[in-house]
Amino acid sequence: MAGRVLFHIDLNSFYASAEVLKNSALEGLPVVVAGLHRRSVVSTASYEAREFGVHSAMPLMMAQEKCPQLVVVQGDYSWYEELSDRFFRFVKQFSPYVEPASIDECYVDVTEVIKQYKRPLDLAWTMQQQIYQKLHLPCSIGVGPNKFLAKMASDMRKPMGITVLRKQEITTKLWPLSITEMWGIGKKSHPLLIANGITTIGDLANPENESKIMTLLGKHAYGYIQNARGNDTNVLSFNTTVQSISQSTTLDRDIEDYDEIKTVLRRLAKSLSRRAQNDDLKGRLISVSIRYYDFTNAVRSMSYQEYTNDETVLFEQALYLFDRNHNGKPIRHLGIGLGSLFSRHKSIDQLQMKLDQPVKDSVENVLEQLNAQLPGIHLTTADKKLHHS
DNA sequence: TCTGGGGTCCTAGGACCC
DNA sequence: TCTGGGGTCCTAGGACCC
Repeated sequence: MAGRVLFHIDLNSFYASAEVLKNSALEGLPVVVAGLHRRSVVSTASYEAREFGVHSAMPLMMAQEKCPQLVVVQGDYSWYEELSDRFFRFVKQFSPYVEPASIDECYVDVTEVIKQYKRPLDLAWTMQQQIYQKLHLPCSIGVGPNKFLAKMASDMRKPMGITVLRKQEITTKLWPLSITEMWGIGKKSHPLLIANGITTIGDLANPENESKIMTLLGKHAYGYIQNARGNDTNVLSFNTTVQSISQSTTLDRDIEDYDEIKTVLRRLAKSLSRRAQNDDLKGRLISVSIRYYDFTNAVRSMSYQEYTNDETVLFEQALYLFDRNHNGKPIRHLGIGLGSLFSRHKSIDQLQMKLDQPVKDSVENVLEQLNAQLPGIHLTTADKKLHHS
């Protein structure tokens, strides 16, 4: 297959940028988005706040210690979602091949569209400028021949950076980086690798270390090693079907009282149910998550007879799971989840497809199977999308 | 200073069926 | 009398990401 050109576009300190956009008085100030109680952590810090050593996941108390004039704003998630939608819609004007990777980042296959530009970077430059001018959001763009390199590239210059990472450049630009910079290797694996002499991404790519790494990381290792060598073969995924939703909360103080616990679970069931109903989702895997005062966790789940998003069902099943599993220790955090989701809209589409176009449907099934068997190649019919009636 | 909330994907064992 | 192999579903747990 001919070389591809992928962009990874990452909105810089997105929640903080979104708050500044909503309230220009915040411009230039050290701002964080966080919850407002004593156990909150920083969700996003503006670059001004980062100057003080404040960063995401830092306990709010600590952030305020580091930066006494810190401006703390509570998250406005429906506003962020609206901006995020605008962002993805805007990017799709340039190329239809967009994989949203989270609320504030996406991969874009620009292999075709980039041919229209004299210099390859002109497209990245144009997109970045327009996202800033029209949406008022700063972003960094990474350019690479695959998802991993594009992603690593976008991290290299922030904010408002554009970075190209070609495969022949990995020895100088990627391999010197610490293993802690490597996407996909998290804080559990860092100490393990470092203790065994794997400290840079280059060490990860080195064939001499291959068997050692496989022993340390198990089955996942092969993918990381290939990524470190610049050989990521993952294709963009355009399936955005949501897999699960959940609602959880950390209590202001640890609780033991059963009535209090029930009150919290009822509240969680209520908001989870409302969200599911708004998004037209039902699920049959109901789970409860419990975090105790000592940070030990338990997540317990069970499949329900039918697809549901009913508040009472969610509450009663969660309480049942809680009763069966609670070990009596004080509780710090409670959550309810809903998985094995089913969306009526989506199912109507699929049913319509079967009724209208039995031949086309079977072709799609075959394509789906082939796509599953042939990583690196994506087959598709000309027009998959059908209209609602 | 004391550790959020929302997700994804993977593994693995056991039950059950053929 | 002892025991196969494949497939699916369920549940628990864990790593990781933003």
